[in-house]
Amino acid sequence: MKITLKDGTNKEYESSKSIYEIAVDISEGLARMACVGEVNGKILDLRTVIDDDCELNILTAHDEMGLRTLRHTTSHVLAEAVKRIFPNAKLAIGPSIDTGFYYDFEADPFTRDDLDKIEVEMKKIIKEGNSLEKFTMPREEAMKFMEEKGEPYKVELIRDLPEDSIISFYSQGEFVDLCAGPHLMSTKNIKSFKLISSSGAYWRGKSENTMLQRIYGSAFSKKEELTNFLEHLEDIKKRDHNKLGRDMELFTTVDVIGQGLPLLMPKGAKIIQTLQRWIEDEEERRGYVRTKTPMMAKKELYVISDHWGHYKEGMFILGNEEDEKSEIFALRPMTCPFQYYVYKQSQKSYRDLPIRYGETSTLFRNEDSGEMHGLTRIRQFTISEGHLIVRPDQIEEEFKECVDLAKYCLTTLGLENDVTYRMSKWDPNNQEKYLGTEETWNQVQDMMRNILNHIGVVFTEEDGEAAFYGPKLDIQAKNVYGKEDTMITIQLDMFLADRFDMSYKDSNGDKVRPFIIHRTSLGCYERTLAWLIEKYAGKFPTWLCPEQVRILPISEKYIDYAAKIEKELKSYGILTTTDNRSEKIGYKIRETRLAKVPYMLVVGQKEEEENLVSVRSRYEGDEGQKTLLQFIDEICDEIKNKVIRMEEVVE
RNA sequence: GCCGAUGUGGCUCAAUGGCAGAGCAGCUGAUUUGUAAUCAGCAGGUUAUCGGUUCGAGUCCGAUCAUCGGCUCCA
Repeated sequence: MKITLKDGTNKEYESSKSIYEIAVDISEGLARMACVGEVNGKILDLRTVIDDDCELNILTAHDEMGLRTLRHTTSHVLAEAVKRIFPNAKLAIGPSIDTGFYYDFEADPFTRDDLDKIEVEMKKIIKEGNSLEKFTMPREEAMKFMEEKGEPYKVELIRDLPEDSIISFYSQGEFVDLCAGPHLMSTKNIKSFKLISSSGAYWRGKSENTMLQRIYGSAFSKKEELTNFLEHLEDIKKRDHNKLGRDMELFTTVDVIGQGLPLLMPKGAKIIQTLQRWIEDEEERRGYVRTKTPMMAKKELYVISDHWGHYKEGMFILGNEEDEKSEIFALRPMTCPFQYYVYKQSQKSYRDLPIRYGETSTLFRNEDSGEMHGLTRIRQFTISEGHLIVRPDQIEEEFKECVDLAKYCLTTLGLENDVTYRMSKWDPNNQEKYLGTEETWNQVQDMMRNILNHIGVVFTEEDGEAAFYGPKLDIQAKNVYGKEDTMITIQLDMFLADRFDMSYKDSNGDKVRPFIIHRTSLGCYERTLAWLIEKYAGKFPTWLCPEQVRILPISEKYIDYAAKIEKELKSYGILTTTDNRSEKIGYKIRETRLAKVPYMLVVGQKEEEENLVSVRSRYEGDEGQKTLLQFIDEICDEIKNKVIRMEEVVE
């Protein structure tokens, strides 16, 4: 038979051979590193015997599937160790994930001590070096087999497979697990692993099911890689906005104010103000008009929009619902219907469209208590919200403009390469969650897909992520821990115009329904701030810094001169402070660096005589001496490119 | 909402059930300084909150609140 390898070379063998034997034939080194084989695109155990011509790629832990196999096998070792120490634990599932693997058990919660003990047992199992053997049996027999082993979750998993399935198992010594594979040949090939944490997790990810205990871990082919990974975990904690943002005094929380209600402190508030001014000005340039609508409304408004039907639990409701005479209000969880009534205030013609309403709107959502997190998941937040009322023939152009605005925002913040685009569709298997019919949904989703393809957006599609009134283009970003959040959203809505009886007169004088595009330009300001903190590790671009320049007089003699410079810089709109403490200059510089202030001006006698300042920046270290005017020019350039300052608007 | 961990001054942490402490930050003096920590002194606390056990609770028990790690949810 003829084996074609990845590099195009061929190997000929007289008789059939296992992938492992072929690996040994290629090189001992490769055989040692090999995790799994890819035969004509299929990932298979190294033990698999090949007896026909094929393309073969031998994968090591440096290949994604190889690493996944290594980690998956480690999860089996974890399961065996848990069963040895806690014989009553029931096995659920144990897949590999991007950062390692996990295994779910029905058991008492695991403590860190337990994890340490389990690790010791795992090392023992690895040392024993049992080989992983695959065997199969028919579905009925497999269910009986797992039933006898006392593994109800495994029985349930098998029951869900088709009746004529052949069920595969892997054993390592005494331990057997239901598994499709593939696996390493032996547990001794696991070189380096660590159990990271444990937590609760619902069986099959459904909150109505039993809560199981999940153990997370990771594994690598080399100890060094594991050490690097663990160091990386420590490093990203330093960028975590929830830690760094508090340390930098951007925001804080207070027990007695409540969960999900962070306080933006002066520096954090300044950054958000800068963002808001910039976005509002940019939207105006792009033809938006601003509204300012109430933060609460009567329940009836939300009944019309059907938010009451879908999200009542998530709203802050005022008034006594028990009392029929009482007026019921709710804090607004979104601004859509308010802006619709702005539209409805007068009869519109097709010539009036598109109309683009923008509002910097503060919203209130009563998130479940376990959901709140730093600045990314909170109960009161502010978004750059907007609704475009458009004719059918304007949908594509306006949608395109929304995407363009979103991209402009991301690019200006330096975040354009950190996002992915997701088309969020409805769930055809769960239609009661949505307004409208399958036909309309398919139609509008097709429309969105076409637009996206037409304007060249690279996107993925996902079922069940749509709003109840229409599909969304969600612009997603990952936080330092790899968790994904929606940063910007653009939504097509084909139902709410009808529910609110919105219309315009077309060229024939007929009353017709407009389309609505819901969108944000920067999304939620708090969440964006969190993202920026993590992206820049607190070292924001100068135009966003709440403190752009700090003046450091070398002694108290120069405080007056420092004040003069400060006044001068402030007159250009440069955010400037002066450090008038009597510490040594080295100490002040250290403080300024820790505060992540981008520019510091060290001032003393010499500079005053020659009108020179010593400029240092956190980026390049000592930048040497400049005249004050040179410095002002430079920093104004950096700021001006991004935002229009007030004095320029006046001009 | 569910599972778990945690909660001591602004921050980082200490204190066998037996006097709440240190370093940094802060303030006040002194020092007047040129690139990673000048010296001295002072102040700062109802140990998240409420209740219980005890002669005695930061420590043990219960409840509540908040924070964190996950799960679920996310218009």
